[in-house]
Amino acid sequence: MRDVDIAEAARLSGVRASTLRFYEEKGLIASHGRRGLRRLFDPAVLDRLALIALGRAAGFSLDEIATMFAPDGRPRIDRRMLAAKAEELDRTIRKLNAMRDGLRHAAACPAPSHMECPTFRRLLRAAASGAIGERKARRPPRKSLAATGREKGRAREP
Amino acid sequence: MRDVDIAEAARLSGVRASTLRFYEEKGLIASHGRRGLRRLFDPAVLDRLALIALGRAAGFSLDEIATMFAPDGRPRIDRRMLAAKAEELDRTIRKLNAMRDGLRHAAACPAPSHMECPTFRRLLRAAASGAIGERKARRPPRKSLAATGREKGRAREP
DNA sequence: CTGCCAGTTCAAGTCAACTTGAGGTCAAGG
DNA sequence: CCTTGACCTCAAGTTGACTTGAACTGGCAG
Repeated sequence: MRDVDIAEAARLSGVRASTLRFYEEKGLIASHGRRGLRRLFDPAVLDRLALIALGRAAGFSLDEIATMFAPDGRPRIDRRMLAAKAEELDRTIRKLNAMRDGLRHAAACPAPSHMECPTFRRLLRAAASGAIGERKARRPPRKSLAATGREKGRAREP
Repeated sequence: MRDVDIAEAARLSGVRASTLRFYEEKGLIASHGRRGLRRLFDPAVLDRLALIALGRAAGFSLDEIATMFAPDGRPRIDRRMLAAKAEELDRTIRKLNAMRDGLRHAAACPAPSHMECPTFRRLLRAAASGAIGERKARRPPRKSLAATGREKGRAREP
């Protein structure tokens, strides 16, 4: 199989066609040529998309991910950057662990009001002092599964 | 101390005055009255801000947090909601753990290119298949420490 | 009495990562 | 040859949580 079109790339990668165009515009991927108007991608774009997905999942921004590719297109990933991100993740994980335990306790706590539960109040103080850093769960994607191939006809979610 | 003004509330809570106004507009906090134009807050607003900070840190949206207050202003937190959030955090934590370990390995891996490292490729596949859900580390706040009290004169970051 | 300046309002801007809309093109099938 | 519909471009919209700008106000020090 040589040269996949955008619908196929979308189907195979699970990334929407509009996102592929967006990524191309951002320089994260490149189309190899055109057939008429239509982009043609090298199948290697799928590896690249996987790497992008991995980077996103690890918490890298698209701009950061862009730096992970050498000019020749092959990944050139700074190991120190990976280690730093691992450290960052570790810190995040520790905070989330504390938060989860606190929530769990608060959920099970028999105190009539949460305000009377020492554990909850301790959490509260930690949050107020900023000891439990910010974080935000990404809003879920529209559809993570492979697209249907049709782009216009997709049922629009309200 | 009865009735803090916005600058004081900001100083004591570490939340910016503009954010306090925003929270008030959203109905998350309420000012108790005015002196001239200036809002006056009941000191209890500080507890409320702590609870909001906690909720944010746990990953609740402001809208969700808004539901955690009874009409009388006292927190009325659904324990099942806390348990559910704890579960969610737990899932997130597991994914982040896997990601951290993978990154750690990739950072230390002796393979000449990451693409030749089986662990890295396994991670890649997991990410491509969506097994490692989305997440996004919130961009860091401007200043987590207590504000200076001046709002206009603050050095603007470029 | 006057001016200062921290406070006020309201609209608009920011950021990231996409998505959507309108209007256009073209390769292939009938 | 003509239609069809998937793809194209480019601009603008979306989301959440705020921040910023411009124009204004009023309590208090001098």
